[in-house]
Amino acid sequence: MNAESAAPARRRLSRAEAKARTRSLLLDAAARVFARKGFTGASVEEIAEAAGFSIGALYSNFGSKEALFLELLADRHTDRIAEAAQALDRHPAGTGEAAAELSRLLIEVADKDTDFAPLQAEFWLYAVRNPEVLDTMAANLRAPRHALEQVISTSLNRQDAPTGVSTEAVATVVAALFGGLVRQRRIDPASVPEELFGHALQWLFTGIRAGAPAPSDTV
Amino acid sequence: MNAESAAPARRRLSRAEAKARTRSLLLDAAARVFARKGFTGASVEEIAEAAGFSIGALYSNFGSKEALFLELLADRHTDRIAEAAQALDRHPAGTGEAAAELSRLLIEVADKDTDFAPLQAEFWLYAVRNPEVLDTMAANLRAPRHALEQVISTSLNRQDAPTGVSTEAVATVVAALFGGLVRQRRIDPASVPEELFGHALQWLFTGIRAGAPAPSDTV
DNA sequence: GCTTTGACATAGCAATCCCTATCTGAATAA
DNA sequence: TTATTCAGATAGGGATTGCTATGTCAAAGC
Repeated sequence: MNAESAAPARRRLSRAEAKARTRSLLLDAAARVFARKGFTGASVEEIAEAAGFSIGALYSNFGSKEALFLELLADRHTDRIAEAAQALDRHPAGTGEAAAELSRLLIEVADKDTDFAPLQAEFWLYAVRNPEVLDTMAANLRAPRHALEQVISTSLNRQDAPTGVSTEAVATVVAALFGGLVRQRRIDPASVPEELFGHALQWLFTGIRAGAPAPSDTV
Repeated sequence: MNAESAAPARRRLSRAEAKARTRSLLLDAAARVFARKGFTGASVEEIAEAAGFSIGALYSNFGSKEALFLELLADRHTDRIAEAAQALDRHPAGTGEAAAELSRLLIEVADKDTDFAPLQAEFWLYAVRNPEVLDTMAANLRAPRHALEQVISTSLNRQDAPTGVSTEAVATVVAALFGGLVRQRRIDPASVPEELFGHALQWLFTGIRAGAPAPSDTV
């Protein structure tokens, strides 16, 4: 029967390779279970079982439930979101096309990758409740955030940029809008149609290009 | 000593009044504890103790821990957000002033009412994980959402509204942006300065007024 | 006045939690 | 081959959980 490997001729793994593999499998399982049950709601037994290992195996790879969660936080914030950012500068950042691409990305994140938003919410809640990890979280977010800022910067320069608009401010607004719309679509998909994010971005950038009026003018 | 009441001559409460009072105290305590520990992380003992009652008192007022949480969800979504919406139409909804007012509101929600954002995140996670309450949640959000739409509608009409912009779409964008910025400010306050939300709103509305270009034009 | 009702306190049960001490068997080194 | 190491399995301890059965005492009805 040879039931052990569907992949063609998986070779015998070395000791270190095997350990790395189980670590990775445990992290993936933890991401799913944490997303579905939350940090305190998830049990280490469920995570270990979902990965196909025992509880002891989990504790032989991670010092505690919290350490497992924190490593997950660091990993996902570095590569997972960075991948979204790189999918962003694949496209030439002209407003028209980039907007459509970003709309597509939002729908895919919201509808296909159903674990993403709950997991991120769980991370945010953990950081708010444990301020000592706030710095770590901010540091992990810096790289993808920088990528987003660069995309926005080139997009602002391509259009005739009005001076005095901070790239970081626009990046913050775009990121906040993205996350907010993803969450809203999970509650009521009809209220966040496919093109909405793209439209909002076009409103935003044409408004910026037009030069926003000074904030306080009349009472 | 008369140590029992600081308020001037608090009269003896009737049976129903006393029960209503403990219910209210339990709900307030539950809001604080759920915000700090999460749904599964909070224990009924801690909630009861924070309210100054016993576990039995809690179960004599609420059928279960979940029922207590769901009542909290319904209550907060009806009156708490509605109060924010009414603070919104206190002001004449001219872009300039309304923007500043909304900026102030955001900062106050993010910095002063520190329990609000975590509690809302907890509600969102619960709804995503328990789809049977999605309808209830959506129903509770309908009223404040309608108020927001009306403010936006009058604001759009006051400026010469370009036809074809959906009021609901703008309301969704504004709400998502608000929530996203509140969350971001909790992680890194410096990245969300006081005026940011107001500026974003002005960008958005001037962009809408200018008439956003049709989404897909060039490849 | 007495009786009834019910809001709340107390104590405890059964289940589950995170984590650890101990053991097994296979991969490495000699 | 024999000895050593270490990833992972097994079993269980100690603590905590949500919830309930029972008791108590003041308010409401007669």
